[in-house]
Amino acid sequence: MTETSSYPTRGSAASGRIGIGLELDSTHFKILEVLRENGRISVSALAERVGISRANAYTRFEALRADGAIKGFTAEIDHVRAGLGITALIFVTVRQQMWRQFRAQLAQMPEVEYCAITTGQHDAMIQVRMADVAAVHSLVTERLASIPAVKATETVFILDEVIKRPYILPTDRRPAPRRPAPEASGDGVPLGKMRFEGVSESRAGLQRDKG
Amino acid sequence: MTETSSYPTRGSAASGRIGIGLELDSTHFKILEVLRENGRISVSALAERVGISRANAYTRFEALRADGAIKGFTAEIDHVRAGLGITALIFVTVRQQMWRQFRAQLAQMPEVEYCAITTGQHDAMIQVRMADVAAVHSLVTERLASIPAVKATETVFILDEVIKRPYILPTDRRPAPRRPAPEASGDGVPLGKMRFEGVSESRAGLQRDKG
DNA sequence: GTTGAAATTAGTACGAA
DNA sequence: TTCGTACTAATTTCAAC
Repeated sequence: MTETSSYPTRGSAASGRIGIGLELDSTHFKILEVLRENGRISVSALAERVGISRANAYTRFEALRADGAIKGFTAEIDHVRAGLGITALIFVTVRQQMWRQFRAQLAQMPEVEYCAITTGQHDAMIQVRMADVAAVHSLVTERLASIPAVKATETVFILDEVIKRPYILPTDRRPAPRRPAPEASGDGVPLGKMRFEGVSESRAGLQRDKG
Repeated sequence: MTETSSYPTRGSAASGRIGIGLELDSTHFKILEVLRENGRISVSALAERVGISRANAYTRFEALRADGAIKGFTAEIDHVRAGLGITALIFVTVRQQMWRQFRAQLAQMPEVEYCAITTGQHDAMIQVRMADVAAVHSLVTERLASIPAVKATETVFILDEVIKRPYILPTDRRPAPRRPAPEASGDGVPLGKMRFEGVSESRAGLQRDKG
């Protein structure tokens, strides 16, 4: 298992050229689309579906792997069938200057499927999968709460996973493009100018004044 | 691509027997562990790594697929390299009795990687990947806000993805089991008795009463 | 559930366009 | 770069144990 975890310093453009790596053309994206749906497809069949020669498919396949655009291949496992039927989100407030410890402790917790550092009210969001709600309770109160770096937590349960598309691509286009194109690619909008949070409680008329 | 998306009515036990499906033994879990790390491994190599015969590996492999424990195989794609370097979480408050519409509209949005219905303050959490923050802004204010089912939204950006383990298993055990075993498997704890929110702090008002 | 052999397919290495 | 072919190695399938 070779891990390519060093990202380029900058990633800017939205089409093709990303940082220092490979320049992805439409054929690369086609390959990614196929492999995303069927990660075990043979390169021969892949070549056929994409419409290129086998040799070319092998070359591009290797290039995508070497570049890191494809990080690996995995089986999609049904969590319920595997015995982990309960999913919860835990929003964590982390004590400043204890991030390293927080990360280290998290790494020790295999039931954590996902952890992201976020802006906003909390500092991190953790997603866990467990056998039952009691196990979640136990994890939060006994293991998470005992980490000094954890100042506070807030847990919610996931009742249903409506959409789960592990690896989306910029080439995914929506089924029914009713409007021509919103032309919303202004690229100089600073974060400070955005009014996302608190949009709900003030009902800032943002979502059209029907309140 | 055969899809087995009908779950059994009940999923109870934590080890082995899940609902009506296949009974998973330790060998099945070993297979899942290998395939999770290398989804393109040959069944022969899989058999070798698990320590069973080829024929047995083929049988179990097929059984896991047929049962739905393995839903499919996918390539792990680097979002940054693919041109979707910005990740955001959008917490949505949905108008009651408009869930169907909400789901239908979401299905039309390919940039949505994940959407879950949750308990707690909001009704749903959406994760999106986009090229830049402006695109997120545009999505939230123009497309999400225009859905009548959406009453309010709150957006946060993901600054770093600390952990990303797509498919965890109950057999994952933590690296260093310092303590003997917390013995935390009380199974009759009702949800009402759980005090998750603000659990770790006396001044837990931090995250709630800021309105 | 296991082993071994045949048939098929996958992966590699070339030269040519 | 990409394609097409030939060559080698591996995998899958199928048989008997």
